Amino acid sequence: MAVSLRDVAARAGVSVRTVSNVANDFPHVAPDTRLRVQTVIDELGYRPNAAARQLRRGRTETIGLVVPDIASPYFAELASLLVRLAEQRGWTVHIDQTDGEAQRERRMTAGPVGRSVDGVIVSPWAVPPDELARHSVGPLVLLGERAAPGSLDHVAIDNITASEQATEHLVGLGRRSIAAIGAQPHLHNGTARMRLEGYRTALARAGLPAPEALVEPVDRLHRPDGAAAMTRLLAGRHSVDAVFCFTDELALGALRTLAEHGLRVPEDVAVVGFDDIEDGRYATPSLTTISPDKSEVARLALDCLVRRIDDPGAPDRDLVAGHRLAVRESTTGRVSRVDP
Amino acid sequence: MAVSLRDVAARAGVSVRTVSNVANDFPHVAPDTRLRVQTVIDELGYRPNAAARQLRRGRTETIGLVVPDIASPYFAELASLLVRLAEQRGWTVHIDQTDGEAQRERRMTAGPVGRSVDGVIVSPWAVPPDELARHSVGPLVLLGERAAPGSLDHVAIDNITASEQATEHLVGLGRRSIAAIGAQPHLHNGTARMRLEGYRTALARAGLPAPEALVEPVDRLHRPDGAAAMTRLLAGRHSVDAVFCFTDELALGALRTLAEHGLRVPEDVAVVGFDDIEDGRYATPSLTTISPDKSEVARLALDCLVRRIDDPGAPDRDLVAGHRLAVRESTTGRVSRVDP
DNA sequence: GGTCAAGAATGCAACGTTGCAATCGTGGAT
DNA sequence: ATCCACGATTGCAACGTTGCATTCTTGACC
Repeated sequence: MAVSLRDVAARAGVSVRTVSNVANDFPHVAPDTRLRVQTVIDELGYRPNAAARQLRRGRTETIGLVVPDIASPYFAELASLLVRLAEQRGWTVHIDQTDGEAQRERRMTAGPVGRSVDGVIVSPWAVPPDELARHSVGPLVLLGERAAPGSLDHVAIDNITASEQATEHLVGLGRRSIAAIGAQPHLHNGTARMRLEGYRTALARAGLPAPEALVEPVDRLHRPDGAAAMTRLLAGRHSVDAVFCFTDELALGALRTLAEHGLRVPEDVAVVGFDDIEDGRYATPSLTTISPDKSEVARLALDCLVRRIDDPGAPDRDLVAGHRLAVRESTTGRVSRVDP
Repeated sequence: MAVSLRDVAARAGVSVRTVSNVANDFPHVAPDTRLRVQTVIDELGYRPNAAARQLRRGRTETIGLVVPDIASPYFAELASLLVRLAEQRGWTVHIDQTDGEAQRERRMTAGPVGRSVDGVIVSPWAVPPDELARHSVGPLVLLGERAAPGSLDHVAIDNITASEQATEHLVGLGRRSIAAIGAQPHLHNGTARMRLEGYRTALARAGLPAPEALVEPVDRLHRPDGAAAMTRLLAGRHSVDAVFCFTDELALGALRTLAEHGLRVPEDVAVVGFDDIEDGRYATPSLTTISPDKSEVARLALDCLVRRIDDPGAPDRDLVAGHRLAVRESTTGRVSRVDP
């Protein structure tokens, strides 16, 4: 079966403890002993048993990432960055998806899952953050959604300002009838609410009308939802010359619908997205979007979680990652090389 | 700290073993005892310690999925399906990415990683499958790449036939100068080799020339590589009226380059991809592609791995998942509703 | 009434590791 | 020569759980 410390110890003629000392780079081991033991370790292919180590140390060196859907490019990109970053620091990431189901979201965040992770980074969807905060027992970092102050750590970009900028960009292009796709009035989605708020603020500031009919709600935030919402907008009474979509996926769906209707982007309708996923950069036309600094989000979330694991009593933090408006063809039209 | 069986036992006035019996639905427990213990379990919020259970049982109920890059849509979609499927059967999936680095690929597949997983599904990239087979100690299922017979389980679609179909589709449209993007002569990439073989076979069968200059090698399989390869093709001496890309990402990159050059798809150049990622369905023009049955791939891989975990000595299996050619606008041009 | 079977509950030991403390040996300081 | 300090090595116990075997209880059956 599997090789244990005992097997190595027997073969090397030392105690189990000494093998452990070698395996863990404990300083007080004589050079020749270390060499001999290490040789046997390599020979037998010893690998520490994670379960035993974890049981003894009370640490798993693993964190969980709980997202609605891994296949969604934004989360996939974020997960990729996080995994890379965590690995550099000796941590492992356990990715879980909830498919947007409240039950699973609760289960995966209610304390370190079966204590097989030391902490969890979660992007909530179905369960209001405050509820997660109430039931959480272990270190938990919220992405996007914020909970009541004093409860959980939180990392996000400034959604309101970003959305204002996106909308102002459209206003600046001379668009007068600017729709929004991605509201979620039926869900407690704070992110959608903030993006809507930024959109409304910018319109108000520009003195533009903001009829309810120009705000399209969606159930989920994926391409089909964006396509359907755009179809509804085009069928509506208001003519639309610009759309601000709350995610790039929604925007890509909208682009598709516009193309199917023979409308030109940006000449007839300008489109702005949110997230800066790679698909948007390679779409035709390429997608103008709010580009959150995903590396920073991942870095801050990891920092935050690790710090909290080390010091569970620390005051909660509310961190803001940067973002910028990436202007591309879907608003300015100039066909150019892919923006890196 | 965390609640253990002992805590529950003390509070419920029973032995530790009995609490364990309740927690594990052991049949011979009196109804009233069960109720009482269960109440305390809920009260205290007891959750079994995964490490201890795993140490004792020798099973983690977790499988690993090792891929080059989670952010790559094909792998993200596959991972999503696999996680969902595994959860239905009570398994957890641990996703790891290698970033295409041989060292990490080896480490993550050399036996159950730190024995923290019971088996691994791997999509090899940098390390030849035969090498993985030689060094593996635990259950391992290969995706895509095949190892020498008699060594490892393997799940893939029929890459050669699929590539023939893709190429034949282009031939059937009357295209005469059909390029290929995605060869990887410098890597031991069996999948690329098979796709190239299918492409060549189809061309030969159609009596079309297949000059070397029409086969573009790439380092990786992502959008930028496809865009760069397409740029090289357009700069070459041969005129091209069709391109078969070995992944959808490459194809999306190629589409982008074609658009930048003002070339119409499919009128000037028809494009076929491979993988059927969601981006391709929503691209404009939507992407004709080989659509592997990803659900089946995930299901077969999981079946295969679980069976091997239960019976490590079973003969190795070589399973083939289905695929179909999804014809869309990038070859036929008709703008239509998104194909679900 | 006595025997037996099966249900219900329990104790002990072990999974492989590491924290702690103890032990042994050696060389330098006194 | 004696003592001390520190390096090197070790044994013991415990982390929380479950397999196995055992004990105790109850009810059925002859």
